[in-house]
Amino acid sequence: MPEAHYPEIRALNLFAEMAEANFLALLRGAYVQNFPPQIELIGEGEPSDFLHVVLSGSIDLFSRWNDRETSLATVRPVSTFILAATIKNAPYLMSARTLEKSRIVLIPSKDVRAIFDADSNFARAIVTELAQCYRSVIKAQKDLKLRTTLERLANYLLRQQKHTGGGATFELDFEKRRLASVLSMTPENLSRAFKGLKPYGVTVDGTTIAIADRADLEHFAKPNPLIDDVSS
Amino acid sequence: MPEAHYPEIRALNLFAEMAEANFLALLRGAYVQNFPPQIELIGEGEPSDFLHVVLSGSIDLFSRWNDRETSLATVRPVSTFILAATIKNAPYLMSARTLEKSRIVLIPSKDVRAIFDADSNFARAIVTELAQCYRSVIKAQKDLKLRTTLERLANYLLRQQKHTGGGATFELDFEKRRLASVLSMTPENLSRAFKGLKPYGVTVDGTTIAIADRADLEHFAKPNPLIDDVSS
DNA sequence: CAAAAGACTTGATCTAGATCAAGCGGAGAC
DNA sequence: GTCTCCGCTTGATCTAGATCAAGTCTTTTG
Repeated sequence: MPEAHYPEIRALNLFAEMAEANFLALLRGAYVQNFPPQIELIGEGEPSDFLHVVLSGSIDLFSRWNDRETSLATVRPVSTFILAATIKNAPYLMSARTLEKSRIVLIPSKDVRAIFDADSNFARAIVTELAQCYRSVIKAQKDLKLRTTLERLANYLLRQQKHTGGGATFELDFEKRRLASVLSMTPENLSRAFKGLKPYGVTVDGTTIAIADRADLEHFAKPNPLIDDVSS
Repeated sequence: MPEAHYPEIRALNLFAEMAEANFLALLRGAYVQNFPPQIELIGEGEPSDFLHVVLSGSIDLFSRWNDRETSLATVRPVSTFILAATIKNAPYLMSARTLEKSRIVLIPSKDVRAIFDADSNFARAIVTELAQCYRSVIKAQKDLKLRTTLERLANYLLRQQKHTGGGATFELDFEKRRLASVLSMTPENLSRAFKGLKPYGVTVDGTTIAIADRADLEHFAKPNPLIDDVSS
């Protein structure tokens, strides 16, 4: 793979502290690939041959069962996905597809496991990353089990506002139909939910959201760091 | 703590491969405590000072938000809980309470982190354990987002039957009200759901379940290893 | 440019599951 | 033994959210 990509991969927490020699060894077997939108990269149940790193574009992690389908997460640059399957050498639990044109690094799983054994800084980074992933899913689980759809949307908007810098107006970084799936609701209901938040100062114009008074919306949404804080 | 407990702790995957000296060092700062039923051991948001190991009894991991409450998991002997918080040195995301009289080992989190750095076998075991936990939650998430309550109950019964040895009749290992919360439904609905499974050969007598024809129930439940297999 | 496809909205209806309100029945207290 | 408590069941409603069915608007395509 072109060395031009090395710095941005190296900058990831997962790879930042490992020995240079090991980093190079890891990337020696890796390669970069470009994918058009809507391509299914991996299917759940398949063996986990590669650790994936998204350099650009975005990836939808989803799952199917009995003709139903749900989005579980979206991966944005620059980060990795399906680390747990790689480590356990177990089949993928989720399928992955590109949402837009995306550039992905594929690192052979067996190399990841080999370097893990050899480099304790890398091992520590993997542990931290996995713990982080675990906690994220627990938060998602709480969000889902404890909140109504309207509350989930309200809290999502508050998180997104913070994420984009805190301005009164900001952009959704999802297609609305996908946001609906992530929030575990139908597109129709999402549309109605936006209207339902109007009394709390939320206005929508296409993919632009405006929050008139954050405190007002927070009073309804009751955000909680143990569910809504992205880090920690 | 009494050395009598050492072997059963040592037998856990998490501790099985580490050097003896490190194992002893880890337990030197640990202590065992007995708790009566319905005691809240830890509250979400508190700092994670100890890694917990359940020796006997059972523990409910749950969460509260805005006057609502939900069970997220049940921990049974012998296993650990809240490993991720310990590793990240971050606040607990879930509260924990004893369901019955329980004996718990408390290992100071800072010792776990110290030995993690010193013992690569221990580090590897922690990674495997975390990856396992992560995958379990993902499965729970899929169960919740892709299935109806009736389907969740049916699959739970199939798992439980397998877990207890596969006999046509077996015992629930939950109080029904708690099973309801774990399956994300109300006790009333659980009662109705059991009746709804009668056409598929499920009969209930108190806490004893009988499955007349496993194949019949499976035809309805459509169990999937990527959701229902406990290991892998 | 027109046509067609696809995303979003809106309204009408339907349904899974929650809530409310009694009863039932077994286990422990007296 | 009877009483009382508590977990469970059952029935009657209610409601959040899904589904179905148009319609509008935007974007892509020829």
